[in-house]
Amino acid sequence: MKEEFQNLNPNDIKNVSEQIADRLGEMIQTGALKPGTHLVQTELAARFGVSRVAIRDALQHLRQRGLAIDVPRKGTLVRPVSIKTVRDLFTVRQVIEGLATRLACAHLTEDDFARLERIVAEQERLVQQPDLARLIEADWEFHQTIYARCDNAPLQEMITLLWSRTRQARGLAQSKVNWGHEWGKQSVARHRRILAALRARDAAQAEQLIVETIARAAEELTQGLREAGWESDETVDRSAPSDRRARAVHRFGALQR
Amino acid sequence: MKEEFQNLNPNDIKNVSEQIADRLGEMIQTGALKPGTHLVQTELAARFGVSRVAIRDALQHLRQRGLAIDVPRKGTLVRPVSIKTVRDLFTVRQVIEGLATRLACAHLTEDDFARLERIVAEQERLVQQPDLARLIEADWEFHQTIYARCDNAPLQEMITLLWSRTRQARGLAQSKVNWGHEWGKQSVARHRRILAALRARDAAQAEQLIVETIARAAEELTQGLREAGWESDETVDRSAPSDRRARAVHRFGALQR
DNA sequence: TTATACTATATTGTATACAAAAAGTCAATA
DNA sequence: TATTGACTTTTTGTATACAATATAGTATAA
Repeated sequence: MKEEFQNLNPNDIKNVSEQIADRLGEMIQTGALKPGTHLVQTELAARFGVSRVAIRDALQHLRQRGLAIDVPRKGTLVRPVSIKTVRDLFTVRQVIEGLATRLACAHLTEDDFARLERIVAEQERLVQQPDLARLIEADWEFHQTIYARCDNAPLQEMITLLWSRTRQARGLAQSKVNWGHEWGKQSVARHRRILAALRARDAAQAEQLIVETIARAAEELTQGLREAGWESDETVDRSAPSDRRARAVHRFGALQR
Repeated sequence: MKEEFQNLNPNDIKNVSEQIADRLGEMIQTGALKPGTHLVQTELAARFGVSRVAIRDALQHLRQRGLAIDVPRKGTLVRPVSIKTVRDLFTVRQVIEGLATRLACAHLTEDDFARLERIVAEQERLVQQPDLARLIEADWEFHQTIYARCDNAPLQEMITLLWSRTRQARGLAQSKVNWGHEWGKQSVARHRRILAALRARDAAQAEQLIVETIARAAEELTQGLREAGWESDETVDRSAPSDRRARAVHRFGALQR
């Protein structure tokens, strides 16, 4: 953990805890905070210069965004990531975002199309001189613009959650290898076709394209993670019992082997 | 709010805050706590005989379960429900649970089938002398037994979240009208057919049946809510600005009209 | 040397106290 | 009568302090 801390703006609309959650969330999504890292309340409180209560709240926000998990009497960890989990995430994204696209298709306005057009144009520039962070952001904007019209709040909430975790995985691949170049190009090309399908109000076609895009993204990303050395079952041992004696046995058993 | 409080077991594995979250969650799901109710920390702390910190944590748990929402400088409210939201929820459930069923179909074991058989048999008894609470619980067990084999943790998490909110809506329909009788009968009959399809390892058929079941449940429930007087847009005014002066203008504007 | 009991330390869980913001109250005034 | 403004109360935000528990280390005995 570096020193991008401090400088919390108390005049912001958000609470201090939400601002901290934003910071930590970004660090998780960029890979600065590795999966499984123990987020120690006292340490974070000292670093941010706030009380533990504020940190506690911030950690809750992170859990709600799917970026951290709670281990009862242990504390809060940066959400572990495995290739298996990433595949599962994308499996869900296919049907969820496919549905959102289908629902949104009829409601998209001319303004939306114009906005989508602008985003795709920017992406086409970005793939030349790849600024992956901005490309990912533009990718989100493209999809988000569509999903915003699905007229289904619970659906949108889930998509937001799924993207949070997807970003975390992307950050991990990016931080170790030169992931994203191929994905960027293919992605933008598909966006053009999606936009065309939406303009034609062809919901089935748009859905089909979205599903394919997500499937391709999954392949690229899992490949990137593998290259980055993320073995398929890299995760945290969650089988360790919470009881003290039981854990001793657990450790003992492991040593016996 | 009644007096089903107190009697918190400190020896439980769970934290006090989780126990409180369970209690409050149940009250929300049975309709004892109405949507939009302001969950005042000091009041709850006094009633449960614990500190506000514990209540704060409990409220966070409720938010994570989708049963409460956070309004920045206002506090925490029992999640508002509208018929529109319920319809949206079920729309998502169709594709999500359809997917889970399809994925699970190949992995179900003989033990699972036996368990499903037992559950359906119990349900067939229950619809005779309708104990709706137990019937709903059995319904969850049936579906849960299937989804447990989908081998996709994120998917299961989402399903759990969707069911929490579904239960809240059911509780509201139940608390005001005699909702559930017709649903129970139809539901059990469909469960038989779903079980048969799963036994035949016919994933497409099983998925199709699940989707239909959810669609029917949505119709029954929204009808129940309507009969209970839940108008289609019953929700909480979230457009009110958080700034004091702005809110005064907001109120003023409303009076002007 | 290894297993066990004990102690010290680190960390989370819980309670209390104060600060800040919002909401309500009510009298003064145009 | 309606509106403003100051006062009071309620409620959340934040900080600090203490208690309970888990972890790690160390000494001791077999």
